[in-house]
Amino acid sequence: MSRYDPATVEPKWQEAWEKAGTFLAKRDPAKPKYYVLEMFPYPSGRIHMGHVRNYTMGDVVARYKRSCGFSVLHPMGWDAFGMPAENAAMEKGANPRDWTYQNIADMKEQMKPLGFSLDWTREFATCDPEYYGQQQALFIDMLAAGLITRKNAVVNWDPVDMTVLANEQVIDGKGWRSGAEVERKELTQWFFRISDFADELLAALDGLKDWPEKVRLMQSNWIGKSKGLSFSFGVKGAPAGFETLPVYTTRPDTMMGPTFAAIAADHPLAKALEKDNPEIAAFCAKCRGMGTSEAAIEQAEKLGYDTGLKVTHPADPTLELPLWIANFVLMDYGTGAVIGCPAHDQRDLDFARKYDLPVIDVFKPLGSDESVGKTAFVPQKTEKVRYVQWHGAPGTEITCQEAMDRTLALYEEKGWGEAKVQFRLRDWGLSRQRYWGCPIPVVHCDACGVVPEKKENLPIELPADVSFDKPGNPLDRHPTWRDCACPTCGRPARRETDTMDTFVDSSWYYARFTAPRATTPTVAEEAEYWMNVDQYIGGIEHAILHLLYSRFFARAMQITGHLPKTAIEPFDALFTQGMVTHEIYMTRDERGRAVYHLPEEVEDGKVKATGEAVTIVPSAKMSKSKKNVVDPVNIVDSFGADTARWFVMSDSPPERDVEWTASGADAASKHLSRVWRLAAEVDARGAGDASQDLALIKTVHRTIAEVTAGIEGFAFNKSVAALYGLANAVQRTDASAGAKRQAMQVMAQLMSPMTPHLAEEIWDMLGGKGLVADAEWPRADPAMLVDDEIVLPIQINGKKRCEITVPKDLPREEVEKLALAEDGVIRALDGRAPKKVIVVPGRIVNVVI
RNA sequence: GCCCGAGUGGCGGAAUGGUAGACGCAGCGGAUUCAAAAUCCGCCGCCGCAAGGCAUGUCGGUUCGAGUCCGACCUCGGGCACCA
Repeated sequence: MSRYDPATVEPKWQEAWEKAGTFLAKRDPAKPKYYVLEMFPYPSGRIHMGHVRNYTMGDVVARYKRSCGFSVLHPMGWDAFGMPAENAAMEKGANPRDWTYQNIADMKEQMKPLGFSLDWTREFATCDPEYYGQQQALFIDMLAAGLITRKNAVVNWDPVDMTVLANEQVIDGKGWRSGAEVERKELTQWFFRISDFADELLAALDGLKDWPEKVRLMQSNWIGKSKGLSFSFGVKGAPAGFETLPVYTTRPDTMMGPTFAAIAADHPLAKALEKDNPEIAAFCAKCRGMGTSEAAIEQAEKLGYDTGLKVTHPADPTLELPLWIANFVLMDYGTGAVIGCPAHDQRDLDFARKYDLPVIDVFKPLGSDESVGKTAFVPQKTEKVRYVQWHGAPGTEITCQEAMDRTLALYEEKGWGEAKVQFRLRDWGLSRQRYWGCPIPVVHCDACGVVPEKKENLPIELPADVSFDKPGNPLDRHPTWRDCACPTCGRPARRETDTMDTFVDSSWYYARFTAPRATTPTVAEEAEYWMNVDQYIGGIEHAILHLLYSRFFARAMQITGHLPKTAIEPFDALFTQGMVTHEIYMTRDERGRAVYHLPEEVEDGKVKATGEAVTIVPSAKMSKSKKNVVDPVNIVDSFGADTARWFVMSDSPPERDVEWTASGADAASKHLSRVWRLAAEVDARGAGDASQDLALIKTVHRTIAEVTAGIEGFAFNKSVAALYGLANAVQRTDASAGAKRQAMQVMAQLMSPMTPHLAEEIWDMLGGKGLVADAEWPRADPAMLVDDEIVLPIQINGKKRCEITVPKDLPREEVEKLALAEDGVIRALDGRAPKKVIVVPGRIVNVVI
């Protein structure tokens, strides 16, 4: 072979690993373990560059840790339940099960050639009955442990299709298929009682030292612990049972500034009022025709309806406020009722201005008497302000926090209300009115009520014979599937037809990988050995829901005896990687509509087939609709897996988005060929001058240090840069063949996590023993990392003007003397004495003039 | 709307508060070649003949020194509980 040929080399080494069982995870008490996990994919049918990037990162870590002597678990599976399978069934008549398993087979075939060090023997899909049956067992245990409850919740209801819609299926308040105005509908649903764990999930975030700060912050804000005032308005002329209106506010200091009260359209009082008031009923209906997503509700135009009722202030019953129904009040948070203090809340202010409600300043900035105009005055709670309208003496200058504390104390003392800790986090509704999910293992019996299924009857399998010709849940209209015997009394009963949210599936798969074939959800000794996940890698889009649910589940599994106490935080370290993006190529058709073109259809800014010039839209997340996708299969076919892997590890820091460019892929491929050539010609090139060996060896050690630091610190792009540097050094050196051979062997090892096939090939070529995958990771000799002389930059007033080369330990005074003797410094001083000379040893000299 | 990020040459990016632009791409010049491909060597932020000046989204601040720290803003991206 005279040049590097990935098409023959890559399959050869994949077979060698397979044959040797190199990547099978083995429980080995003699070794420390390392569990690296990438978020498992949804089986859409095609892998994309985002997957390649995600799994290559995990693979780099897995292979590196293996070389460092760890017993590594690096598994892969499929997040296989979900709506796309049902959509495919509706659109193409496919069976969700067949569609999903075919996609899994296709994606696996696309992934295999990438050479990931995965233990495929542990593979499973969440739609395997063996998996979801164990999930049902977990559900039954959690129900028994009081971790699950049943209550009402609102869903998006499509009145034409007679079906529940996901938020993404509601577009501008209309159903995506029917186009009908969506309604909010109340259903009885199952809930995980995650809000019972709110404080615990919040407090434990502090212990997650190896999670990104931003993720911990996002979760903390999501849980949303607040301390505020809980009180009740009196309601004059209210329907029976609504004489008082409970309210929660996080701003007790503004209790003397409200000018209205407002309740949600779903509030029980609103429902009571609409019964005999058609106008209120019409207004509430309008509010409910908006979908359930918080974003939609908060961005909608603020609308209100004055009920005509008055509420009375707890501290002064003579103080009356109008009671409104408003579309921006959320029933899910607090009590579904708010006080409106327009001066100090922008949303309340917008509402007050729109409906001509008064605005009362509660406090003003220090040294200003200006009243609130268009912008609400909302200072930091730690900022001092002057209170003009509150319970204390007018003109008091204190921080908002202090005023809140004092007001709270006053209300508690007088019995007007009480301090209350409130969380934003709600219970996790898990019921879905869909087919393609894990059936909830409960039975409805006329005699016994709602009872859990017996464990020996698990798994409760989904029926295969279902039709999607009608909207709605096929389980509901299946002729026989619902029929069953009551597990308690044995009489005929009906199965629950709701299935579980797919977030349940992904909330414990990490634990299942430790014993994927077990007939219980987990096996103690396996979980003890492998848990926790040492390094979890995935997209930032999962920062809140998936990760929070997984944290809850690990706790629930510990309580129900399925995980050890040590595993209640399942992910020791988390890394969130960026997306892979690409330019978008667009032309317009005769009617001016955008037409998108795949990258391979475009050359030199023109559509290959027609020669038409394309408009280049800046990089965006790869998406099918914009056609800015690069298929990893094509890249592997034309360049090999190592090129794709090398590319996605190069240039961009892993947490940031990376833009795929054709020239970048070319460059990656060229570099790998160059490395191969350097290895092949190691004895033939250069002058063979042994006096140059030390310089090369020093470079080798510096590279070991940099590559290692890069991998450890999730800065693979810096590892790649260091490896380019080593290749340049080997290429240019005139050192002896022996030194170069040694350098190239180290190169093979350092490259092996990223480009494992090429690494095996050159390791073999240079006479390395066994597989490079089994070789011990090289160590940098600290003595080789220091230089005797250093270059010190000299600044004049903070700007670099010249530099001096000095021995590394030269004393400060000597450095200063040398610096002041430099031509550039003398010129700048122009005979004057410097005001100050700052010498930072080993770093810099700054002469201040 | 709310929460969280990110903005540095033509491009991707590097830089414990201490030489801004490592490394790579593109470009330019050269070597090799009958020619090309491939490969190798060199140059490469902007303005300026130069001295020098200007440059890390914008504006302000702290510091001997700011891409880095602080404040305000702009733009783009992620999440908002039934997409996964």
